[in-house]
Amino acid sequence: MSAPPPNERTGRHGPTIRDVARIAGVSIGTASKALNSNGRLRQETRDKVTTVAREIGYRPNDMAQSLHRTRSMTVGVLSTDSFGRFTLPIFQALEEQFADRGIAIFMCNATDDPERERQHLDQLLGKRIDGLVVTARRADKRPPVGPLPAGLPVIYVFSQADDRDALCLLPDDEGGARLAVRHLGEVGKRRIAHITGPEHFEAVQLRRRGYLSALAELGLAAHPEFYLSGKWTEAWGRDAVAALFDGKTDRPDAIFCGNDLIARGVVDALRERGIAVPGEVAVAGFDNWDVMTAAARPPLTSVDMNLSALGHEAGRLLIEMIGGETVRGIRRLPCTLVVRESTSTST
Amino acid sequence: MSAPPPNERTGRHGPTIRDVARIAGVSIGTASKALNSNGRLRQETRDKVTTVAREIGYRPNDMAQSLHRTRSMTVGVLSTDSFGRFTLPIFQALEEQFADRGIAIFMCNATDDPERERQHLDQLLGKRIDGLVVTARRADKRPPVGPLPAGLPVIYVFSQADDRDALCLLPDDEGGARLAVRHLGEVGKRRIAHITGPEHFEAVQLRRRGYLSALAELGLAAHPEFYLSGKWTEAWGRDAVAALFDGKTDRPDAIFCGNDLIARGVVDALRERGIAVPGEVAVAGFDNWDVMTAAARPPLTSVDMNLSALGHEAGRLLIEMIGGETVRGIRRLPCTLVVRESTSTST
DNA sequence: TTGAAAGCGCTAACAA
DNA sequence: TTGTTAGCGCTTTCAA
Repeated sequence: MSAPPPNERTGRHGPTIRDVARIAGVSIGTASKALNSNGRLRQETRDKVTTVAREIGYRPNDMAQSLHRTRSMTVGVLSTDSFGRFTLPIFQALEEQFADRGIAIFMCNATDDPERERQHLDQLLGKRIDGLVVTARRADKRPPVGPLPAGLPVIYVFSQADDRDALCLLPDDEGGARLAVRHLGEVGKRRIAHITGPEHFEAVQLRRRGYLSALAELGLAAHPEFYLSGKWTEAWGRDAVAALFDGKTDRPDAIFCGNDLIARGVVDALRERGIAVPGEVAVAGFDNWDVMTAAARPPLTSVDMNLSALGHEAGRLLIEMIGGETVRGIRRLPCTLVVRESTSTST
Repeated sequence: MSAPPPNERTGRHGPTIRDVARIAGVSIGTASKALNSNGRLRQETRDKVTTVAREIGYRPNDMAQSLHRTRSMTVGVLSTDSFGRFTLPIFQALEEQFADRGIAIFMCNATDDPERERQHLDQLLGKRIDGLVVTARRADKRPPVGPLPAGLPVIYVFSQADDRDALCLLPDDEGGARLAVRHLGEVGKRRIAHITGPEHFEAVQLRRRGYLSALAELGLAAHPEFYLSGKWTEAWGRDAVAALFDGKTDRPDAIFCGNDLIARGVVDALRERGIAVPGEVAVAGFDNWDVMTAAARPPLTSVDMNLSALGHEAGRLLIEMIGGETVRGIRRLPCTLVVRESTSTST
């Protein structure tokens, strides 16, 4: 039975390196070297210290460490418009990137409340974050966050700051739309309609532009009556089909939809009219939202914004900036087309 | 033109209280008192200090502060099964609770990877979090996280730890199911079926129990052939309707579904058979997932698990525990029924 | 090879 | 009313 270690008073934050040193019978400096595999130490001493550390459950206090380093090894993620379907995969990928480098994430949410945003920012700055990620659900331009200390790396993901020096990462909506429409052309469709969401969304405008440019590429005419802007809902998809088909002779043979909800409404409405998808009319969506693409009959071809990749890239860039690089401007990452039965029976 | 302040070397983490003191021409102690509205100080001095602090953009370093306090004013949220539809509202509410008290959240994600979980935990403990929230997508029992320093408050939300001393917060699935079935009885239905998900989910078992007990309450018989367990998908909902209705004379007049996806499949299948909802068959879902309840035709009556409330309560409890209270055991929070047209034409 | 001590930025106790 | 100082837990010279 060994005597209990003398005076084992541990610090308020758990055992400290001082405790380790005392119990191991070495100086604090020695303990530090041993624990950080630094300096020259006898192997024996090293072992003794690490053993003691393990035994008493010592874990270095990051806050104390950060006081020395110029890094806190934390970043903030500030969502200005809650968390949703879109920000989630982005966050997931971000998290992975940072976790791999031992960087912890402070997560904040300021749902369209500038006051709350200010509070969160204050808190984050108090924590001495090394970088900041700003996310939003919509790609609308927003005023830059701030004021921020000069030199703090900031990246806007799935969101745009009204500041030309800001770094913004966005999906290439236009390119994505082009992919989908091109594909519709390639499966032989010539009369391609576009049913989409509210025009005040930048994404709607960009996707429309992609739609038009792809039509041009394909040498197809853009019928103005084949472009319908409405809501982001299934109901709108159904209504639009009614407008496009009921009592019309001039019908489209393909529909590119602004999102998957609309696309689902569209295939439902077509099925109810006995119009074969994709035989008579092919349908493509946008977002590649599994719940929708899978449940639709037939499963939906859809444009994937590769939000994971977006998140990864955001993490990578922020880490670069923290390392001292200067990055700025708007970057758009490519989308991918995922082909399913709604455009191609050969699946 | 005033002379530049002498030797304005600021610390590596930005201006320090020492800078403030020097520029304001007072001692550090005085500056501290002024900035924290502590002790007795001349109003003049107080003002001078705060002015300087504002001017040079001084912001106290939380990490340095935490070294003194016994609290770090941070908590960790560890999601053991990614983030999804269910954990999101919970997190949102948690965030609100903590933000109000100036507590920052470290967000981690260890998707079913024990190794990663261990890493994250290590990191969080290094950051000296004051408390820990563990979330999961499924309510399956999981081994308790750990090892953790004694006395660290932990709460499992939407997840259960295999440890009787753990505090777990869950929705009352059984009660929720009872609400729905009772309601179906109240609108005059007598032959109530239950189409639900895989039986290995505890939620499936609990909801079934609620279904059965409500039937008993209503004095209705439980037809074994009216209980169908399958997948959590729309397709299963449709298939189950086929099984229940096609070529059968012994049909139900109401269906309580294990989730909204199934319910949506059910109403779609019924509509395709020309069976009126809710006239001939009423349908209720579970989850109250807006995307589904709204898009279904007719809109779905559904059980809401009140995940926001769950998150709020989790935050409240964890804060209590941080304050020294001891809370343990499994707590189930009530669900709410949201009535829509799939069960009641009177909406 | 090890120990002592200064200092990261801050607070709080004690002196002046 | 203000200044001085001893830590919080850690790393990093510099001495021994």
